[in-house]
Amino acid sequence: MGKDDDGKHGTGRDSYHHGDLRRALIHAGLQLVAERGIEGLTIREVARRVGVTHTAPYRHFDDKMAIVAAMARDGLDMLNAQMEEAMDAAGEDPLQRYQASGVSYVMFAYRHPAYFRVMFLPAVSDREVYPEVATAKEAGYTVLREAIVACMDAGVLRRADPAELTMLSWSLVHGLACLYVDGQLEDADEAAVRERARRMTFHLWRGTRNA
Amino acid sequence: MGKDDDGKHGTGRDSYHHGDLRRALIHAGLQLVAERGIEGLTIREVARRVGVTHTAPYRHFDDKMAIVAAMARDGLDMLNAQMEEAMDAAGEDPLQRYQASGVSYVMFAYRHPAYFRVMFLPAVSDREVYPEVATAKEAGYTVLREAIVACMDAGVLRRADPAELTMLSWSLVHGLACLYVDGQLEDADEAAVRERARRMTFHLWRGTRNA
DNA sequence: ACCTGAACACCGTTCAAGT
DNA sequence: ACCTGAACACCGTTCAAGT
Repeated sequence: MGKDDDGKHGTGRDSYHHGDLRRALIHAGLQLVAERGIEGLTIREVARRVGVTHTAPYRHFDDKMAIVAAMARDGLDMLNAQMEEAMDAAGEDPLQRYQASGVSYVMFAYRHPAYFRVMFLPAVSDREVYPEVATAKEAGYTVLREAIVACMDAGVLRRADPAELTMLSWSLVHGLACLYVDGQLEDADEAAVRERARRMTFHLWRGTRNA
Repeated sequence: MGKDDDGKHGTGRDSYHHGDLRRALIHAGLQLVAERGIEGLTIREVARRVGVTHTAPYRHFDDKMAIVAAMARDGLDMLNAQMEEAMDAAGEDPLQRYQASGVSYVMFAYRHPAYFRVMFLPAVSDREVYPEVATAKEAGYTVLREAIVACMDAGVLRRADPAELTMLSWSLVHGLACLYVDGQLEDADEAAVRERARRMTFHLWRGTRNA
C-alpha cells in the first residue's frame, strides 16, 4: 500500500476507460429503475451514483432514451438466453420445451422487473430509432415460434398459422408478466409464480393441441 | 351575438367553478398522455392547456399522482361499463357473454390507450394510497369472474377454481392489450384487433371447456 | 373558495473549456 | 478521447398574498 493511495490514477473505481463507464451507467440505471420505478430514472442521479459529472454520460449516449434502449437491449438478450437455456434444460420433448419457454418468460419478468419494464417501453420500441432493440425482440419471438412449429411437427399441436399461435402464447405470458411487474397481483413467491405460469401454459396447450 | 363577446365573464371556457376545473384537468391530462405518452404528462402543461396557473391544480389534487389516479379511476369505470354493455349486447348465452367481456377489454385498450396506460401504473396501484382505484379494478375482476362462473353453471366450462380461470383469461386479454398499447405489434385496424381477440378467447375456451 | 407569483430544488441538454 | 462547469429552459411543490 501507499502505491495506489491516489485514487485519481490507475484503475481505481472512480476512473473509467474503454467503455467501462458505459457499462457502469447501464448498471446504475437498472438499479435506479428497480428502486424508484421508471419515472425515477434520471441521468443526473445515474451519473451521481457512478461518480461522474451529469454531462459525462453524453460521451457514451446521445440522450436519456439511448441509455434506456441500451438497458432494454441487454435485458432482451438476457431473456432470449434464459429462454433457450430453459428449453434445453427441459430436454427433447417439444411440448416440454414449448412450455419451458413460456414459463421462463414469466420468471424472467418476476426476477428482473427493472429489465422487463424497460424492454417494452414505447419510447424504445420504434424500430427506426433503435433497430437493435427491435432485432432482439424478434429473436425472442423466433425462439417461441420455433418451439411451436416443433410441436406441430411432432403432432402435439394442431397445424395452424404459427404466427397466430405464437401471438396467443406471447400474449398470455406477457399478460401474466405485466400484471406481476406492475404490482396488480398479490405478492407471491417464486415457486408460486412458476406453478401458476405452468398451469396457464398447460391450459393454453389443451386449447390448441392436436385433436 | 355581441352579448358574450367578453370571454372573461360568465361561463366562458376560461372560467371554472363547482369543480369544472377538476374535470377539465383530467381531460387535458388524458389528451397529453395520448399525444406524448406517460412521461410527457406534466402538471404545468396541463394547467397551461386549461388556462390556469400551474399551481391551480393543487386546489383539486394533492399532487401529480392524484391526478393520474383520478384519470385511472375514470378509465376503470369506463372499462367496467363497456364490458357489461358488451356482455348485454351478446345476449343470454354465457359463453358468448364471457367471450364478449374479453374482447371488449382488448377493444377498450385499443380505443383508449391513454386511459389504459394510466390504469395500470404501479404508482397508482397501491390500495393503501388510492383505494378507489383498487376498488374499481376489483369490480372489473368481478365482472369477468362472474361471467366465468355462469359458464361453469351452464356446463360450458369445466368446474375448477374460478380464480384460476379468471387469472388465465385476464392475463391473456391484458397481454394482448399491453402489446398493442405499448406499440409492440404492427398496426392493425379495429376490425383486425377484434377478430384477433375473438380467436384468442376462443382458443382459450377450448382449453378450459367442459369435456 | 379559488387563483396568482415568486421561490426552491430538481430535471435534460448544450457548449466552451480543460487534461 | 474523455471529463468538467456554467448556462438554459424546463419540472413538481410550497407558500404568502390577493379577490
